[in-house]
Amino acid sequence: MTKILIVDDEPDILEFLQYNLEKEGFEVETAIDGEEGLIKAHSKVPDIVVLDIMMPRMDGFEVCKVMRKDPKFDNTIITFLTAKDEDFSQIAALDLGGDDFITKPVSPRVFTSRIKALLRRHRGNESNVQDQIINIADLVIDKEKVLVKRKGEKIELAKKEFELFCLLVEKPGKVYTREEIFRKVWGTDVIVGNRTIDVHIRKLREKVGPEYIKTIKGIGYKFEF
Amino acid sequence: MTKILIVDDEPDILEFLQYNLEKEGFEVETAIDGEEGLIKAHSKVPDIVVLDIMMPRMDGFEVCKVMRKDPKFDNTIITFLTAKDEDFSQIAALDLGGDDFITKPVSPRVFTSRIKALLRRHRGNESNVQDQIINIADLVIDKEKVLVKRKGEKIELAKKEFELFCLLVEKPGKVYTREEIFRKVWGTDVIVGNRTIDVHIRKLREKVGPEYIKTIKGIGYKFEF
DNA sequence: ACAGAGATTTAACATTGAGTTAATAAATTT
DNA sequence: AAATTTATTAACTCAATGTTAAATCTCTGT
Repeated sequence: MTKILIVDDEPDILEFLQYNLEKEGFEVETAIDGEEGLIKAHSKVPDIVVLDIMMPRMDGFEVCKVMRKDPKFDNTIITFLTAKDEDFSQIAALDLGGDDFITKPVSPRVFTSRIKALLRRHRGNESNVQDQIINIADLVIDKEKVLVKRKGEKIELAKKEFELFCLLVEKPGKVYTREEIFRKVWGTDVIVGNRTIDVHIRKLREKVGPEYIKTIKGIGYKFEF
Repeated sequence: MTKILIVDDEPDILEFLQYNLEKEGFEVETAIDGEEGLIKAHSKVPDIVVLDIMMPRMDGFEVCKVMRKDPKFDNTIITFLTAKDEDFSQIAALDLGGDDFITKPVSPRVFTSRIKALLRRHRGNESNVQDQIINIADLVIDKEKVLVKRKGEKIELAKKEFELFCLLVEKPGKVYTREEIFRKVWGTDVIVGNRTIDVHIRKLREKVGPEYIKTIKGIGYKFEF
C-alpha cells in the first residue's frame, strides 16, 4: 500500500486531496503544519510527501531540508505545492531535493495522475516495492539491493551476514537462540560448528556498528536500538 | 509519455504553452531561466527542450551549448524561441546544435503542431519511443537501436549481452540472482550451463567498462554507478 | 544449400573470498 | 576460582566466480 503524507495549512485542501487520493486506493495521512508534518513523516515513513510551501511554524522548504538530511527518507518522494505565481520557489524546490512541484490550484484528476506519474517514474510500479525496504533506527535495509545503509552510508554485507541481520531486524527486541538462528539462516541440513554464529555476529557488529546487536548470555542474540 | 521542457523568462508564456501542450497529452516541465532549465533538463532528461533565447542568468544559446556537450542529451531535441525579427539568432541557433526554431508570437495550434512535427521528424511517432531510451550515469541505452553509448562513444553489444545489460540497468542497485537472470533473459524452457552468465558478464565488463556490474558473491549481480 | 562471420555455449582451468574452524582470550555465572 | 559461555583472531577450505579458448549454433548473403 502506497502511503502519502499531505502537509498543508488549509483544512479544506487537506480534506479535498485526501478524499480524492483515498478514492484511488492510497493510504493518506495529513498534517496541518510543518512540524506536525515532520513528526508524522518520521512515524509513518510515507512513500510520497506533498508539502505546501507557505505554512505556519515551519514552511515546506524547511521540512524538505530536514527530511533530505535523513537517509531514512532516501526512498521517499517529496513534492511541493506552489501557488502558480511563485516562480522563485520552483527553483528552490528542486535545489532542496524536491522531486517535483505541483502548482495550485489543481484539479483532482491532474493531482492524482501527477502522483501516479511520480510513482511510476521513481519505481517500477506503484506498489509492492516498499515492502522490501525496512526502515528502523538510523538504518535502511533494502532487501532487493542487498544493502544496509546507516545514516546514508552504504554498508555491504556478505550473504550470510545479511540474512542473519535481516532475521534479527525483522523482529526487533526478540531474542533468537542459536538453534533458531541455525534453523532459519543455515537450514536444517547443514551442520556447522557452534562458533560460526559468533563470528558472523562479530562481523556484523564490526560493519554496522556494535550497538545494534545485543548478546543475551545463555540464550542468544537480539536486535535493539 | 513525451516529456517537454520549456524555458522562458515570461511566466505568461510558460503557462500558455504548458496548458496547450498538456491538453495534447504531453508531460510538461517549465523553467524560468537558463540555470533552472539546465537543472531540470538534467533531472528529467526531456525529449524536447524549448529554449527562449533572451533570458536572465543564462541565455538560451548557453544552455544549448552546455547540453550539446553532454551525450546524455543526444536524443533530446532542442528548439529555440526567437522574436520574429532576430534573424541573426536563427542562424546561430542551428549552428549551436539546435534542431529548429519557432518565432514568437506563436498560436497554440501552430506551436503544438510544430512540436509534433519535430517529434515525427526525429523519430517514428510522437510517443512511446523515449521509453526505449535509458539515460543513466554516463551511459545512454537505446533499446530501439540496440546500442549503448558511453560518454558519447558507441558500444556495440550482442543481443544476449544487450538484454542482460538492460535487465540490470533497469533496476540499478537491485541484485539479480542467476536464477532470475536465466528466467528473464533466457526464458524458462532453455537450459544452459552455469558458466554462461559469467561469460556474458565478462564480455559486458570488457565492452562497457568493469565498473558498472558488481558481483555479490553467493547471490548474483547488480548494476551500480 | 553452402560458406563465412559472428554470436552463444561449453568445458577446462585459475582465482577469489565468504564461510568455517580452531585455538586462545575475555567475560559471566555458579 | 572453576566452569561455562561468548568474543576475538587468524588461518584454512572450498564453493562460487573469473578467465580463456575451443566447439557449436545461428544468422546472412550468395
